[in-house]
Amino acid sequence: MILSKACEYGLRAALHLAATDPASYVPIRTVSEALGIPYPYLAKIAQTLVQHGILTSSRGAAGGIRLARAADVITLKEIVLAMDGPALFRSCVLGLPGCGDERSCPLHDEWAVVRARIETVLAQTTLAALGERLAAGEGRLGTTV
Amino acid sequence: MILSKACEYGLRAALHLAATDPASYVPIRTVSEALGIPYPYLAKIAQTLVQHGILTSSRGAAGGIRLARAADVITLKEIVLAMDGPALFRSCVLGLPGCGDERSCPLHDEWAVVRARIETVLAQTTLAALGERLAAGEGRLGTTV
DNA sequence: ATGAAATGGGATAATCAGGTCCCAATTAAG
DNA sequence: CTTAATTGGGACCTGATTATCCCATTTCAT
Repeated sequence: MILSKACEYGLRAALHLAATDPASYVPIRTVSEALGIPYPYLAKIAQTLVQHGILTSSRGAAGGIRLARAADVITLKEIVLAMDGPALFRSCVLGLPGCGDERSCPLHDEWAVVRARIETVLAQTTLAALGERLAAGEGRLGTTV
Repeated sequence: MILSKACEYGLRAALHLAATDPASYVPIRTVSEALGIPYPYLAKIAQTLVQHGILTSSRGAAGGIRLARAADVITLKEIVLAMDGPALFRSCVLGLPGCGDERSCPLHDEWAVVRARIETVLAQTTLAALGERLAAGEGRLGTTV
């Protein structure tokens, strides 16, 4: 699996917010039910994304989470970095520690191209771009919806 | 992490065989010590690769493992499929089950390009190609060697 | 004020990949 | 024939990820 489950959930939740209600606070429970994500786990993930400045939260009645910035300045890469860290963009495909420093693994150059491609796609795709697509009925985030 | 630890170990072991001694049986213990891979774990991985027709083994004294075919007809993709299965080449980046069947996830098209790139690199790279590189002193498979 | 609705955050449980152990089966060499 | 060296394969242990639970804190509505 390329991304951890927590990261997948975080991306889907952020995309849901961008596509449906970017301006107001939405309870985590609402998001979890819309996307079929376990509520307590999503609450934990939301905490992480708030700490990384991707979401903003409000406690209490009428509280919830929303995007911390406009959807067109939040990239998928930011969310991946927040949830999974930079390993996906840095680490050796054969798992050699220190690959790239002196002598690299024999697949280093070929894989650098793949990694760059992954990074580019995630860095160039904003929540706004995918949110529009979702709002237009193209694509889905839940298993049914 | 793109590949499981077991898959990384399997690739490194196969590359080591291709680069050093493709014709004769090499004890798993020798390979594990050369690459710094835990012996019992590599033994189990070797079992899997034998069952998938990538390695051949011989029991008893003077036994060990070797490539089941010429190094130029074994691709990295084969080894990844044997160890991790086809998920890397098929599954949705957002973890949606059934993505691609009817309505896909909003990132589907962009990610299809990434997946194809990964598959192409692994399918076009043979053990022979990387083995030559290693034999020429370019690249390494162990943390020191 | 009071109560209901929500997140914050630490502790805990369940699941799975990663790694170890043991011994039977097999083979080469002396 | 016996012994040492090796893989085969199942059972087991361990640690990280995934998921849950509990309760304190905050906030809005009445």
